[in-house]
Amino acid sequence: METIEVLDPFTGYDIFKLACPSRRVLDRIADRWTALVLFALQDGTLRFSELRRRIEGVSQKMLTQTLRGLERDGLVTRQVFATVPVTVEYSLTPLGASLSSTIQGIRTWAYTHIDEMDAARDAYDSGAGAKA
Amino acid sequence: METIEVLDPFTGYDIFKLACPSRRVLDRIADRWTALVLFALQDGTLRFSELRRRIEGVSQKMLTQTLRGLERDGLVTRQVFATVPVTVEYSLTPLGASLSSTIQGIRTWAYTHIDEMDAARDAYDSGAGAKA
DNA sequence: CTGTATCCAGTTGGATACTG
DNA sequence: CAGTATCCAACTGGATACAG
Repeated sequence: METIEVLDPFTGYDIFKLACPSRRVLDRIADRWTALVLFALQDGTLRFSELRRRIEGVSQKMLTQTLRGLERDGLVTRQVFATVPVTVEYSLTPLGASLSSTIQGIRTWAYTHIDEMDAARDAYDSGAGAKA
Repeated sequence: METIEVLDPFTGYDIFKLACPSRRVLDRIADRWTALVLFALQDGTLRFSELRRRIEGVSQKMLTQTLRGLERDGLVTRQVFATVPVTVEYSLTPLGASLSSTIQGIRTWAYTHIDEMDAARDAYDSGAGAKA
């Protein structure tokens, strides 16, 4: 029983190990809302309610939860203004901006390849897949 | 009650709408294993058991399920060889390879920025966060 | 070896109600 | 406005058993 090791030539990490930093980053982005929030803040600061309206489908709970997580990881800053009622503004930190532009590639990929994905899915569903 | 619209200047899509293609792509990648499988297959074809051993932590069920999804979307091909016992090989399609190299950026980002994320997290947890 | 099927615990996430 | 708290349904995903 040999162990497979795939070490990154530069960092020495093995991305496939549980302890690899990539896992933590992947886990952070791998939910329905995080990437969307990062994208939404790319164009600049937004208030809570603006984010909520812009990202179709987020519940208040999930938006709050997502923003807390991003804030915790230093990707987003939260600024409270003592107005009545209170105003809260969110923006990307430099770190958040760099991650955001990194995953921006996915967005571009989606636009250019979604037709192929859809076609493949249709073919699969009416062929090798469900033979119903 | 005005609606916020953020149309992509080139595609005319609004990424923040539920129907936007990006959502579907995001949803496909946004689980614990998909990205890892795509990465694992970047270096070439692998058998089921090789994938399983390489990706630390996947259960058989999840690996199968993830591979089926990838196959369905035309990102991975599955080849069965009638050996005894049976051999199954998985490889990336051109489409899968292009997505894989797109999200490769996340992996690189993780290696270069994980320290900042960890530091921010520690600071948050011992400060503004849990005041315990 | 490469699955499929089933059971079940744990997590996710929406709806709702309430607060400063 | 920007949350927090609670309840609960639905989904995720691991463990186990079995099959071609």
